[in-house]
Amino acid sequence: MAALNKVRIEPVAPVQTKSASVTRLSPQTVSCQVCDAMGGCLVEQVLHSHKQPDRTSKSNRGIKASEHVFREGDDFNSFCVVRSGSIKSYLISNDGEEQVLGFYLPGEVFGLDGSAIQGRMSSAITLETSTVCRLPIEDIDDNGISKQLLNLTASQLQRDHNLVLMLARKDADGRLASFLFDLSRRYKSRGYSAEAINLSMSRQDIGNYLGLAVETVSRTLTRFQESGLIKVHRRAVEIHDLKNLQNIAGAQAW
Amino acid sequence: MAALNKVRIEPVAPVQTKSASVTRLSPQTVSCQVCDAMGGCLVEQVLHSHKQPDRTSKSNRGIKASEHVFREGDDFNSFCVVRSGSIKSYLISNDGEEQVLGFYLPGEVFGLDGSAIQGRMSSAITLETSTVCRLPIEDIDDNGISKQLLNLTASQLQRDHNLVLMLARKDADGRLASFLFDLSRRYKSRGYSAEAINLSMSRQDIGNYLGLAVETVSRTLTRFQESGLIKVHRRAVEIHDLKNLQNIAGAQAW
DNA sequence: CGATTCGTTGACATGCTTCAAACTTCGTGG
DNA sequence: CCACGAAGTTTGAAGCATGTCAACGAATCG
Repeated sequence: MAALNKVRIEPVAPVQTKSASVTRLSPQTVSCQVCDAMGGCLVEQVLHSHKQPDRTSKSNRGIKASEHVFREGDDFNSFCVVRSGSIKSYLISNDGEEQVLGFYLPGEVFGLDGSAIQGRMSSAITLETSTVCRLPIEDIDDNGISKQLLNLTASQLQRDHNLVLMLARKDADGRLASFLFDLSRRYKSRGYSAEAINLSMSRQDIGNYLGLAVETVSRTLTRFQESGLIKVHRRAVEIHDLKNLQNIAGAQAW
Repeated sequence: MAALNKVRIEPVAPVQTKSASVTRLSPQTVSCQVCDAMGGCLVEQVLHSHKQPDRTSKSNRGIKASEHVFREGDDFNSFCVVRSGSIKSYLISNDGEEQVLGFYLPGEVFGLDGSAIQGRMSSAITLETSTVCRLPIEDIDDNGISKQLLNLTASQLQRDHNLVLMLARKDADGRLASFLFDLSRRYKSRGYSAEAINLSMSRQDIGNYLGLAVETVSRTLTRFQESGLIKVHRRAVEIHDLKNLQNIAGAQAW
């Protein structure tokens, strides 16, 4: 609970590199105030009303890059919050193919899909060195936080619906623009730069997530750069025309 | 609560038309035992422990075809269970386009996506004359049914993930086969025929749901018929080679 | 320093969309 | 009950966006 207290009190504000080059955003740490868990982080909610707060802080230690937070079929015993770094959520279809379901940034909640019987319904792996808070499921129905939980799952459903919208209705340009704009928006809402992004995932992962071939991802980004929309070099992306990017992104679910 | 009791006690077993022609599956009624809500219908759970059971039965009356159960932005005050008929869930993107998110059959739960602040995050409309059970949200955190709720949202997330998998990785054949196979499986699990389906949604809705043009849906179904896989006439579908249909469907999320 | 992974670019093939038109079914009012 | 119009479904032809195959350069790692 020493670690726990540090977590809750942590006054560290997001730091922005103001250099001309692309801002290095990861790995980094956020305070509980900017947590995804709608107004007053769920972590805090649970912690304040729970008797054994040390359980919550358990797996708070750093996780190396490309290590699993959990795997499909694992016991479903906790929700997770990204504290630093970034996470890829994915599943393996019954023909052995991977499908990326989403990426999670600091402050965002993941690992809500699972049941006591089936266990985890997806896997989660770090894209870089990361830290993660785990919230034991058992703590849930002790308290009156069902409504909070409902909000969390609702926002996860909204994420998924937005992905469905993209996959069903947008062309490659729309999907990439949408992807970048969404990342920008999410970083900005956490106090980071909206114009300088460092992608923590590979082109392969992006393509898989957006239902596009890697080559299409690469070509589209190149074309975006040629039109002055963005500047891209490997994982570093500068957004030069956010408004136009949004136009190309087109439809949103919210 | 007269209606309510009828609901709970209802001994009506699914009736199958055994004629050579395609089975007319809708509208029809199910008993609470076959409800989607994991082992012991959520309706019953709520009813047994609630003081004012009449509130739950409120909107139990039949709804005419093409009428809304709720709309995006409406107050998020209840979950819903299909009792008879069928429901289409959809959202309108900010450019005014519709995106179908799913179809719900008797016994299945829908309307889980919403929050107190944003309200409903999708709309639900009947595809035919239907009846629906509503479970007031307020009843939720009174009882210890948070875990049940978690299971419901998890299975909704799994549905969405399966849709994502289809949209991102399957061609038209795979999507249509997957769509038909899934419908067949769901009907069968409720005691209806797995081989004779009466589609309650239009080609337009199917195409929208699967991210395909109506023409592609029509052409693909015709081709399926020519290969002896199915027999299709308007909304009536007979599945002649379920196993092969599953092969074409390919990858599943579970 | 070599090997491997990752990203980019080009040429070609193709599955799906779009556009157009005809037919069928259904609802509505005469 | 029939007539008419609207909506739903099917089919054909053509264009195009994206996938596939292949090769190369760049960065990373042991």
